[in-house]
Amino acid sequence: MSPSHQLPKNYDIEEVERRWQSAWRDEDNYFDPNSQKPRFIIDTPPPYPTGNFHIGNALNWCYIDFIARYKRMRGYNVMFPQGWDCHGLPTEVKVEETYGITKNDVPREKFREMCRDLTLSNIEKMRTTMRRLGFSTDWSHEYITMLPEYYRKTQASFLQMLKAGDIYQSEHPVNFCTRCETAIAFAEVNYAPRTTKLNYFDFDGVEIATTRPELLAACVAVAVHPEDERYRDLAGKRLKVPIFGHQVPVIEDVVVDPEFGSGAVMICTFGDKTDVYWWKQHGLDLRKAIDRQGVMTATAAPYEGMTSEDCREAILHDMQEAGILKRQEELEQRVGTCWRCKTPIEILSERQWFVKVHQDQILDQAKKISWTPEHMFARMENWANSMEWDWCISRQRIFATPIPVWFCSTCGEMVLPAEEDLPIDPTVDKPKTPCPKCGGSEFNGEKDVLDTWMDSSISVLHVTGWDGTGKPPLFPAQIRPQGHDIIRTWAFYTILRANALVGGHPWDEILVNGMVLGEDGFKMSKSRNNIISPEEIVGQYGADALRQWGAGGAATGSDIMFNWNDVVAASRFQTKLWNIFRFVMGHLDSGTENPAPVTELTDRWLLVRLSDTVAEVTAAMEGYQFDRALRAIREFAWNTLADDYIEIAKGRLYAEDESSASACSALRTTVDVLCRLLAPIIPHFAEESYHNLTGRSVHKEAWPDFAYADDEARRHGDLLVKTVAELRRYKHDKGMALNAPLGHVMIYAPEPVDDAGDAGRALAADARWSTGTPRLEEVTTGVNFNMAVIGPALRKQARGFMQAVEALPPDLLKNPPATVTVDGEDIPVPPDSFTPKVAYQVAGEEVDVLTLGDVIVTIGHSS
RNA sequence: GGGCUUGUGGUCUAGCUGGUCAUGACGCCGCCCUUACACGGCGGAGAUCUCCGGUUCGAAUCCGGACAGGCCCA
Repeated sequence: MSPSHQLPKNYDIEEVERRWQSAWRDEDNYFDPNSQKPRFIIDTPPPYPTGNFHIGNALNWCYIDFIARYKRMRGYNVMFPQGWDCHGLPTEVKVEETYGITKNDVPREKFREMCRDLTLSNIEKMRTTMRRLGFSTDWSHEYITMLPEYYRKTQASFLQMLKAGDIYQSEHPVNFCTRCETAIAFAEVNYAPRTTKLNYFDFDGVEIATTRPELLAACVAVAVHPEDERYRDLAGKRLKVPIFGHQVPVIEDVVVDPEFGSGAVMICTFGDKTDVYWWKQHGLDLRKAIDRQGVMTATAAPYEGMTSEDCREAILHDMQEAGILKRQEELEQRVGTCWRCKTPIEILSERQWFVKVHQDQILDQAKKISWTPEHMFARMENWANSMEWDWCISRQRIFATPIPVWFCSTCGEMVLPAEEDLPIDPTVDKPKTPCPKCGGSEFNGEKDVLDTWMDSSISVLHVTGWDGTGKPPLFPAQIRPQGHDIIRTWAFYTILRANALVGGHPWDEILVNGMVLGEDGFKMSKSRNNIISPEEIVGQYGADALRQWGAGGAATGSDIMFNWNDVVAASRFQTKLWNIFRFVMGHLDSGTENPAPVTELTDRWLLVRLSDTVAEVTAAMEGYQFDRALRAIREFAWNTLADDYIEIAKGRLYAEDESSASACSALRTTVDVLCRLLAPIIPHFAEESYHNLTGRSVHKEAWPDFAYADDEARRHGDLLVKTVAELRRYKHDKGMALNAPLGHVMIYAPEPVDDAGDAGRALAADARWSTGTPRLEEVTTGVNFNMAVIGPALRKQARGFMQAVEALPPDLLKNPPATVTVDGEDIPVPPDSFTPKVAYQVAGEEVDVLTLGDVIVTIGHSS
C-alpha cells in the first residue's frame, strides 16, 4: 500500500505506540455474550490498588495479554476482565498515616469513605499504566470489590456458606495483631528472625526455660517428655506457679523436646502454636493474660495494665528479687509477625468466624485443574496438607465487607438478612422483621468484617456471571493466571469457595508465573534499592520492548531477573524488524495483493522455513511457552529472513526481472504471517506494520495456519544458504569485502540445483551449479562417526570399533568393509556408522577448494 | 526447620524425554559505512556445563551426596 519512501526511516516507538493506543477502541476487546464462538474466560487477578502497577504485575499481565490476544486470533470469545481487590489493612494503614489518625478517631463510615477515596484515585493511576502497556483489557468487565454490586455477592456467598454449615463462629485461638487490633489468618503471618533470651527459672522445684516469662500468669500446665528420666516421678503431680500461686498439672507429651532448655516446658494460653496443640490435646484450662491491645489483664495482676514488654521486664526483675531466676541464654528464634505492620503476633482465644477447610475436597478439585508449570501443584498439595486450623475469616477492622449478621439483644438469636436486601451493614441497617424467636426488636449488628480473601476468592464466580445464587452461567472459567506467591491464598481459597458454593473446579487451567527479581538477583525492595518500575522501562524503550522482556526473559513460571540488556535487545529487534519491513514494502507492487506464483528456489525455501516457524510458534503459544515462541520468531525474522533470504534474493529483486514477482509474492506472505505471529507479543509494532501492508488491523485477523511443504526446496535451499555462508567466510578470510567480485565459482552438489542465479548475485561471482565431480585429488583426513548409530548398535564395543575404523587405510574408509576386527573378533560394520572426512587438492591448478558436507566448491581466481 | 526451585564462557540465558563439534543475547577483538538497517553485516576469542560419586559404550542432560543461591512458607 504505502511505498517505502513514505515509511519513516526510524521506528518512533513512543509516537507509534501512543498513536495506536488512542486509535484502538475498548469495544473491540469486549466479551460478546451473544457470540457463537467458543468462550475463553480468564479469571484475572484483581490487584490491590496501591496506586503503583509494579513490574511483577506487569509480567503477570503480559502473560495474560499474550493469551487473550492469541486466543482471540484463534477464534475464541475472550473475556479479559479487570478487577480491583480493594479492602484490607494496607489502605487503612495508609489512610491512618496520611491523616495522622487511627481508625477509632473518626466515625466508621467517615473512615470508610477516606479509604474508598484513596482506593479510587489509586485505581485510576494503575489504569493509566495498564493502558500504556497496551493490554487488551475488557473494561466492560471491570469490577471493584468495595462497591455494593460486588460485595453484595461476597455477603451472599457468606450467607450461603453459613446456612450450609461451612461457616461457623467459635471461640478459638487465633493469630492476633495487637497493633492492628485484629485477628489474622495463617496466610497473613510472616516469620522474622529475632534474638531473644531464654530464661531458666525455678518453678516450684522444677527448672523451666522460657522465652516468654510475661505469660507466667497464663500458665496452665507443665509438660515433660514421657521418657525423660529426669522427670519420671513428676507426672500427674501439681505444681505451684511462682509469683501467681495457682496450681497447674504436670503432663506428659512426646512433642516435648527433651533437648531444649531443661526438658520441662510451661504451657501458656497461648505462647505459640504448640501451646494450642497441647491445650487441645490435654483439655487444659484457659487463662487469658493478654488482651487485644497487647496489655496485661486482671489475670496477670499485679501486672495488670502493663504492656507485655513491660510485664516481661517486671516479672524477670521480680524473679531475680525472689532468687528464682537462675540464668539466661541468648537464643535465635523466628517470631510470627503481622504481614502488614511487622508487629509480633499473639495467639489469643477469641470469638471469631471460621470457614471449614476440607483438605481432601480441595485437593480433589485442584487435581482436576491443569497446572502450568506442573510442579506448582506440589505447593498447593503441601499447603493443603499442612492446614491445622480452619480459615479464620473475621477481622476487627473497618474497611472491608461487613459480616451481614445481627444478634437479638433480648434472646441472642442470630438473625440474617434476606438475600434481596443485600448488601447491608449490620452496624447501620436494622433487620426488617422482629426476632423470629422472641419477637424482640432490638439488635446488635456484627461489628466484625470479612477477610479480604473472602472478597477475592469469588472472583471466578463473579466473572462467570454469578448473581449470588445457583451456578454461574459461564462457570467454570478457562484459565487462572497468577503468581506462585499466592497459591496458598488466592488459588487455595478460590478452589475451596467455588467447590462450596457451586461445586466443581473453578478453572480448567492455572498458569503460574514467577516473581520478578531485581538486576542483582534479589527480590525487588526499597531497602535494596533495586526497584525498576514499568513506567521507567516504557519511557525509555516502549511497551513492546517491555513485553518482549516479559515473554523472553525466562521460561514461563520461573522467577525472572529484570535485565536492561534484554529490554535494549528487544528494542533493537524492533528496529531490525522495521528495516526488514521497509525493505519489503519498497519492493511490493502498490495496490492489489500480488498473486504471482512462488516459483524460485530461494523463495520456496523461505516459505518452507516460514511454515516451520508458524508450527513452532503455534505449539509454543498453546503451551504458554512465550519464551520459545518469541525465540522462534526472532530467529526466523533475523537469521532466516534478514540475514539469509534477503541477502541472497535482494539482487534478484533489484534486477526486477521475471523472477522478482516470485520473491515479492513470498515476501508479502512472509511479512503478513510474521505480523500475525508478532501481534500477541508486540501489538503496537505488529499493528503499525500490518496496517501499512494491508490497511487492516492485525488484531482482527486470524492466527496464521500457513503450511507449506516442499522437500526439494528445503534441501536445495539449505544447500544454497550453507554454500553462500561458506563463501562469505572465504571472502572474509581472504580479506575481501563481501561485495567484492569473486570470479568463477563452481558448486558441485549431489543433485541438480536451480537457484535462478541467486548465489551468483549474492556473491558477486560467476557461480554455477553442477552435479559433476571436479577433477581433484581427494585426500582422506579422518573419519566422522555417527554416534547415534554406533552407540546403540555396538554398546560396549563402540570405543574399540572406532579405534579400529580409524586405523583402516583411506580407501577402505570410502568403501567400508563388511566387518572390522576388534580385539581379535570380527564385528559387522553398521550401515551409516561413519563417513570419511575428505579434503581436495588440485595439483598445479590455481583454484581454491571448499568442502562442506557432500558439496564441493571451487573458486577460480578473479583477477 | 520444611516445601519448591536453580547452579552452563565476564554477565544473563537455551538445551536437561542422554549420542561425536553446547544455543542465543550483552560485553570484548578484527574486518566491512555492500542503495532495508552501523540500533547494521561478516568473522573471531572466550565454558574442565558448581563440586564429588554412581548408572552407561557414551551425561550439561539420569541417580545419590556435598556446597552455594533464590522463592514461598513453618
